[in-house]
Amino acid sequence: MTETRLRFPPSPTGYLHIGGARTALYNWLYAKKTGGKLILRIEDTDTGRSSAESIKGIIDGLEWLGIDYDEGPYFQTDFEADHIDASEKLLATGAAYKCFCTKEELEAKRQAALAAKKPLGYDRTCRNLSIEVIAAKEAAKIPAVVRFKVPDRCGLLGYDDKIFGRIEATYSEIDDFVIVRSNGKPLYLLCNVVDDIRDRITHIIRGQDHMTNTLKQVLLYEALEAPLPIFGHMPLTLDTKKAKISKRSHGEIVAVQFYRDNGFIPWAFNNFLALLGWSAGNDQEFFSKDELIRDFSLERINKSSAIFNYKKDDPKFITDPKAIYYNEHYLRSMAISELGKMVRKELEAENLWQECYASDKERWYLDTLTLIRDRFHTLKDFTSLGRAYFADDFIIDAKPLEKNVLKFAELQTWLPELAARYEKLNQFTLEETERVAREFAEELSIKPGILINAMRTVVTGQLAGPSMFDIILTIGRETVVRRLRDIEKFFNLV
RNA sequence: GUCCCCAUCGUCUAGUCAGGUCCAGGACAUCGGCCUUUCACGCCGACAACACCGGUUCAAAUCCGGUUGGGGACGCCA
Repeated sequence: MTETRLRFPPSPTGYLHIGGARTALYNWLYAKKTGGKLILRIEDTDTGRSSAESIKGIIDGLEWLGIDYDEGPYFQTDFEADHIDASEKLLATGAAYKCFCTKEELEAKRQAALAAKKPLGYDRTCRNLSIEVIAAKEAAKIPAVVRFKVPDRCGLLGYDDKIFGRIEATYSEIDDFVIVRSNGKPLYLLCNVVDDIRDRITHIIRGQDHMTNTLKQVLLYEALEAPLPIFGHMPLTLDTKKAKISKRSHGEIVAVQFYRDNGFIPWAFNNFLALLGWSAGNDQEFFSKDELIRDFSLERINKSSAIFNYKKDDPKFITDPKAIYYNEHYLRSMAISELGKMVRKELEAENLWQECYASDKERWYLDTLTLIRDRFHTLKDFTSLGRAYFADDFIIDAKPLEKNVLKFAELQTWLPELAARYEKLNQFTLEETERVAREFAEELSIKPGILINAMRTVVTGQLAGPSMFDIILTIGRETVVRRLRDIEKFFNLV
């Protein structure tokens, strides 16, 4: 059995978006599963729209996701000679012909067909020009494109789609499509096939939007006398209005970069993407990398399109709730040392990282993450909601400030008094700190919650969090005492 | 307009190929409850779907036909 070879061929005309990422992921999974290779090929033949920035965005996005490739990146424009050779071969064998129709003529016919509600295809004007006419037009330097001559055959043209099953069409339905521009530059349909043949691609897993291209490309493989690879078309990812998602109409939210910049864990995002349109056939939702590679199959890709369920301007969910759910799951369950590395990057970016967190305070660092990660949703939360564990410049939210602090003016004396008692404590332990707080509340004839919640707010800035006494111990006596004594400033703030 | 594809809770899906075990299971979201010093943690529960019509069959989410709905393609883009 020959090695399986798959490719991911993005056109660098925008950032890597989730649809592209999912396509890359499925190709990667299948390559890994079959012990094959994944090739990255940048299809940059649209020189007007391709950009270096976009190439970088795509490569960075794949790297962040952890989708690695065995060959490439190759650049399609580097193989222009191959594409031209192929077109000349097709011209020579009569599988293609020159077409002298101008863009304007074509556009006029297209508009007319559209208006008359007639089929939109090319009318084959130049398909059977005589040798003399062609020679005359060439002599007159009339620019020409090269069109593929779709064979006049009865019967059906088709291929076996790994996901959709047998796909067929009649030959007459296929347009004589253009393979070389009038400026001599070859076009996608041809380049893509020539490159796949040269790269010995065995499986082409791509979006459903390519289905009609595939029919045309099957013809190209035949004319180029190359073996047909296995095709599989993935249903598209749609938005909540069931429109194809695109960077252009949906913006940042569909760019992979958005998830990197918003504290998502790469594998969690892959796991989410993998399950968007695929399932193992059971209820399993979380897959390790090895499990997903082992269990993934093309046949189990859902035939209907999946909806990326994000709501614009939702105050609670910045993206599809399920994507966040996967992230939370990994945030809470992954090895703490792994999480430690990810959070380190976040802390470094905010200038909150201290070298001792990796040496003598490593135990403290990891224990602190263990304590606070349960309530967090993204890596960003460690430097925002969890900032008080690492620095004094945390923000006090308005809601807890109002509810837990400002409501009780007496706290201005209570908390400093509590601080004094904590300072004198022989044993600064869970039991002792709690005992002291509760006894003090009793003396004051108030509910312990008043003291505890005020402490939480003053010490962490938050309305909610782990058990208060765990927090006290984690943050440490000195800092806790200092923050308790500083309560006055919150009242002065208002 | 022409061609292709698809159709189970709001969303992701299991079940469809090999019809009965499915008055349809899981997850997210939502709502309610419990726990608690707090909570967007955890636990428990509720709500909620086989698009429609016909056919085949003792029996249909499952097979067949049609309708409707949705998506995609129809470029000298990729």
